[in-house]
Amino acid sequence: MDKVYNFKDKEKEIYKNWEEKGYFKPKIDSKKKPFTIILPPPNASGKMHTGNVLMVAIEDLLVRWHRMKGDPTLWVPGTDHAGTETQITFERELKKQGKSRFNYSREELYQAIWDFVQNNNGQIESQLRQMGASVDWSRYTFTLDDKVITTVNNTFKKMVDEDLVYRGNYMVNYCPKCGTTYADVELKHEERRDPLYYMKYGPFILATVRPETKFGDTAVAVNPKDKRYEEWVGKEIEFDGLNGKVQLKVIADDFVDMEFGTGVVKVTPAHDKNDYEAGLRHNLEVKPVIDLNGKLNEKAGSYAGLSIFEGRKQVVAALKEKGLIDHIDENYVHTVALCKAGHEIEPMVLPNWFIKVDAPHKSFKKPALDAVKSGKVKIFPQWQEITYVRWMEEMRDWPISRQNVWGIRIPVWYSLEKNPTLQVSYLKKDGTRVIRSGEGILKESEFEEAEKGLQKIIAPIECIPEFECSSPTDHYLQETDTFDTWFSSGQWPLVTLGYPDSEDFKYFYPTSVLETGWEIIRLWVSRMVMFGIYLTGEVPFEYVYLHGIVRALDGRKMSKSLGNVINPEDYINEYGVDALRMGLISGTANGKDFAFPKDRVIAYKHFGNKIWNMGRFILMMRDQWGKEISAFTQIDYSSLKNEDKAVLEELARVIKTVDLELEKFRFADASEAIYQFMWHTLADKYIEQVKVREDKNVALAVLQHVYMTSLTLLHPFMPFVTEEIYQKMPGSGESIMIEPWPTLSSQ
RNA sequence: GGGCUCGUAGCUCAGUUGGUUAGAGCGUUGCAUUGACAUUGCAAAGGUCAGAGAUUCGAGUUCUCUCGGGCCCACCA
Repeated sequence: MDKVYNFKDKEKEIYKNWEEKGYFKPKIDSKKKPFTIILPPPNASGKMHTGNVLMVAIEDLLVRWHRMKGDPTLWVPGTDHAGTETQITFERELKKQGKSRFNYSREELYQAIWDFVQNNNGQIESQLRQMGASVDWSRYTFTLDDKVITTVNNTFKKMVDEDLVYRGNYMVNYCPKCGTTYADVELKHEERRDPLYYMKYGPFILATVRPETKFGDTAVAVNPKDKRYEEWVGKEIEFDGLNGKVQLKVIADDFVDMEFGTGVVKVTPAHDKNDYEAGLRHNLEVKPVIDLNGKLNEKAGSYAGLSIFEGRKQVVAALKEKGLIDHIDENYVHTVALCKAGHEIEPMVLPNWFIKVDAPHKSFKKPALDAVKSGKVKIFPQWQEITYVRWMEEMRDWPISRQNVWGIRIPVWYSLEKNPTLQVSYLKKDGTRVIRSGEGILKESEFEEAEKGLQKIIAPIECIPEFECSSPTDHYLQETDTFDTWFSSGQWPLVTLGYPDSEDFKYFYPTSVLETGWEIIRLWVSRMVMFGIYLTGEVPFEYVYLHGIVRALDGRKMSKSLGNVINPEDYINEYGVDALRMGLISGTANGKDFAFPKDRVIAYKHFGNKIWNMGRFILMMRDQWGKEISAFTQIDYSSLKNEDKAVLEELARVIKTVDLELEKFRFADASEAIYQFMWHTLADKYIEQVKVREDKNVALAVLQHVYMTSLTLLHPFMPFVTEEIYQKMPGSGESIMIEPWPTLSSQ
């Protein structure tokens, strides 16, 4: 053995051997309860980040532990197409080439992104191997595999049949730049300083940051308690606007804050969430003035075609000129909603697909809430449970359609004959882009071109969709929206196991532990519980363990703009996978966020070397004593000295501790226990005692036993170095990863 | 505004139902070591547990308030 453990040479080779021997594949035994984990799929075209490393470290630890305990253990790997994120990345690439998504038909664009993802693919797989992840590669799943699409489509169909899906106008968070909607939870909020315009509206002066939406106003509102404006409530006001006379109703509603501005607000139901809801209460007309490209539409008269920003500038200038601006507060600070890519969100009313989460005939969310409350699903750390419960209690109907191409297309079709008002954009044969109505396409006999060059359908609310998984008959176009990525990933435990009737599904479902970062408890965990119960009647997992976010060395969130992003590769190269895994695990703050524990990574690199050298010491002793005194075979219990008994007792305590802590998901405590024992008890004390012992045959047998048992305990934490040492020790079996887990009775 | 969470050694963090002298890693200081390991060993220094009050025989741990971080959610016309 070398004097120093050289992790670099060995890790790859060791992993290859494990994989070839088939150790990662479970042996199904109907008499035994399986242990199953589904890997939360990392982004297929991405690279491992530090959070992924922690995730893999924890899951591999759990999986190896259970496998060694003899449970039929399955860990299913997979990758995620990451809808919006990937498409944004791809479109950024297109932009560099001077192109945009509008140069492609929907199908071509999908194919181009597919190729793009394939080119960037494989990184995650090789990094999972590098990490030592003992996943069963034969069950690998990608979120756009056919089997996933089939299941997801079937689920949608089932929900349609059970009246749990509807298509409705809805105020959505629309990003004109991305051309897609976002769920509330996907948004970021940022403080901005913007001018607050005090505009004259007939008898009133009211404050707004968005004068350009004035063409969509359908009322002005005051607070019912506001004495100042009492006399106006219910009346109509009339005044000169930029495009002629304007008539607006004055309504009274509690949502108006008397303290803000002048206590009067303009109501624009088409472009503001509050106003939309007020509009529903007061039966106001919804009058959109901004189109899907973020431009003012024909209702804005001479301002039509201008961007929101430019429109605002020109509207303000015109208002000033007409003396309709009372004054401007230039230092108004408010927060604006931003999409994932950082663009400003435009609230819009659009037809979207929704899931009823709490329908009277079938509640989707209630059983999922009860599952956690009743303890059928147990969440660790426990204080995270409240996040889940609150979210489920407050959950509203879930918009599941996205105006993305990169995703699973919603299996719904529109007949052009039946839906003359359908708005379809497509590329003609000659490459020009046209937007035509359903009626227009038929009139021009362009159906084939439209079908082939199809980019996007906007189906006004009166259109009649037909639910099929393939084209019904002639002159049908499929919905161009895709499912929200959480709609499909919410069914991940099902699709990866071959729901509904595969052997795998029958045996391995429900899974044992869902391990992921706490930030997606609402987005993902809740959806999996809902779908699991809805489709199978059973919860998808028994335990949820949520790890904290790994922050940068400075304790702040990692971000490209701060330049403090930690690249796990660097640490793997410098300290080895074992050290990185163990460092992260021992540095985790039990589910709380924590700064990247660099010190611990270094400490565990040293630890790897320490146990390596303990192995060398034992081999050296063997050379010296082994032949003469037949040590290292069996412990002679009748001749044990107190120090032998002490170390054996201590070992038994460590075995107990490790099991106990792992059962409680207290990974750091478990790793710490082994570390302290091996280094400061076994190496520092016991080995020193062995060196001066007369009865080497007794002591060396104890030493070898305690050492090998500790190595076995350590293996799920530091798989590579333990395997490498194991292979060097005489009397070893095939691999340490198939050694039986140490128990108290075996001591 | 609602909620969660944290404040313990120079730094990163443990401290689980309240119970001897408050722990670990890294760092610091001193000494040692030529055959397992300098990626070492032995030892030491370093903490009024953010502050104040309450409960208790006993509080880092429970409760209240104050101060100071971090995060989540909602709203902001």
